[in-house]
Amino acid sequence: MDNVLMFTPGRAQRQAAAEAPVFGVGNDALAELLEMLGAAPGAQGEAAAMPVSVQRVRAGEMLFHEGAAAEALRFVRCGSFKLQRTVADGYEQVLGFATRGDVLGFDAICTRSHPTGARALEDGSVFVIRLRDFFGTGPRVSALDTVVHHAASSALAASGDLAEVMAAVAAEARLARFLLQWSGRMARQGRSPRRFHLRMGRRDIASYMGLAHETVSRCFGLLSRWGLVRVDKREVELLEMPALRLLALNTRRPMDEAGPASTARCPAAGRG
Amino acid sequence: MDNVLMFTPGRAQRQAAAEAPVFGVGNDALAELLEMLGAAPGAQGEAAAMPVSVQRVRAGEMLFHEGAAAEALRFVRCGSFKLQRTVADGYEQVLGFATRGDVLGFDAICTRSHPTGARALEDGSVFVIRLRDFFGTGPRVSALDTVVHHAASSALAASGDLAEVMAAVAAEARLARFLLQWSGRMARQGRSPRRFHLRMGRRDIASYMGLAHETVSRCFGLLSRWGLVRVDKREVELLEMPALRLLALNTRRPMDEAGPASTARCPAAGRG
DNA sequence: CGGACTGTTGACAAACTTCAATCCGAGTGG
DNA sequence: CCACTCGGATTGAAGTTTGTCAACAGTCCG
Repeated sequence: MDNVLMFTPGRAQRQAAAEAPVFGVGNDALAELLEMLGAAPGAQGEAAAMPVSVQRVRAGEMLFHEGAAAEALRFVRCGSFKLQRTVADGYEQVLGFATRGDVLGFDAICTRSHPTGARALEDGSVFVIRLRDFFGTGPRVSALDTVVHHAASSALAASGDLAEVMAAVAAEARLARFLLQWSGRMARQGRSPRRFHLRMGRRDIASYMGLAHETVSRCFGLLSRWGLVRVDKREVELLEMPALRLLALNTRRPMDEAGPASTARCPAAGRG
Repeated sequence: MDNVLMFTPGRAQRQAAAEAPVFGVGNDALAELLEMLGAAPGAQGEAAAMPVSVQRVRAGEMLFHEGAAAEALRFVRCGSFKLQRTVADGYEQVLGFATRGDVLGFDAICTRSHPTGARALEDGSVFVIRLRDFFGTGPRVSALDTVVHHAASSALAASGDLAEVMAAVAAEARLARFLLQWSGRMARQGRSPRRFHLRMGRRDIASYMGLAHETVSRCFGLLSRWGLVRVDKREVELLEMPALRLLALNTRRPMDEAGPASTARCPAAGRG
């Protein structure tokens, strides 16, 4: 816990710290958190008394381990994380990825211990709210309640993305869906939806998609050969979004055509 | 909306209705909901003013459609539901199943429209809390807040189960995991974890597991032939829980042994 | 410079999907 | 009351995708 930075009064936004009433922690962090999560501006004016700290993590570090006692709710401030669950014999299943604004550890509330662990994919930092503060007897910060509900809802909705990826039969379709998902995430953060840097390795992608990492590699090559994407290691550029979307449609085929998805031809070529 | 039953004051628990202040709906339903979700008894004593109604559904009916505007939070009172998402070309992906105590539609909070739909697998009923009541300006029922957080957390944790099932390579392992999950769910409801009735068809199971429904059928036959389970249509009895657990471990093999999982022999036989 | 890790590509066998036929039960209508 | 149909479930056969094993290139780090 030596890498926990406490926001002390008079650190970044001096005027906000003046409102902090009793806790040893200023409310700069709370204000920043609320702003990040898109709370109505000014909503935290009401006796905003909730201790929020910021924790830094280095690439590769576990933010919290699977099975650890749940003691806090976290929100990604910067960096990215992978959510993983060990399937009881050592295999690490990647359940999803978290970037700025995502809540971490919410699923631990019901069990009081973390069903899934979180590992930093790069250097980053998170906001931390202790559960006993959040659920304590003190006055509730209703703006915070709202954004936490919102964030939890997003997390639940995002879990559907995993199913969406795994539901596809064809490996190329899975990859296309994954890329489109990541693209959408980038867009939501105001970054380019066409060019981005994947923060995770092929193994993580493979685990997330339910495939062997060699298959992921092959599919990247395939999509690249079809001219749909340009790939260099973790650097990705989406060249043909419509075709990618078409490819992503390939489900457990109740479709008319969709052909045998040959090795040489792009299935999405003959349609648009 | 003609199948919405309102709890009118003086229906079941007359004394609770006396506390209902202004709303046209009594608080019998709220009390029942809080009890179902395991709120600390007596916690609703504090000005419990939250309109809760009960909605009945018939087997096969959609409780809410995918894409519909989010207007309420629901909690399964009795019956069971499947959560599904249409993958954009008509294929219905099953994301999970909900039974008594589970929250429905929580993922719609962030989008204001339902990313996933819910269909009743049998006749049942749900508690309904309108979003404008829950998030409104009225005084918050903190006991309700607590259990809603808890339920949402459970839903998020449950979404990991889907990944757990799909993560397995071998189809038998997937089925074993699914059965163990359902068994655990039954146990949590105080029902027998060894004998139960599956409320969903093979197609739904197959969709949930990411397999063809024929494969599911074959796997049931396989597990049955191995003596691990006894199956008759949707009636299931788990005969060898330890062996099932062993079989469920079969992951994307970083294991030592685990053999080629032959068609004739039970992989879990030579170990216990 | 050696070592470890990531990413790519090839070959083969196994498992799964797909198509197809069949059986069974429930619900319907003559 | 029985024949009929419809859908769910089971089982078989064939083809294809993908997992696994293996080798190799590139990069980072000690």
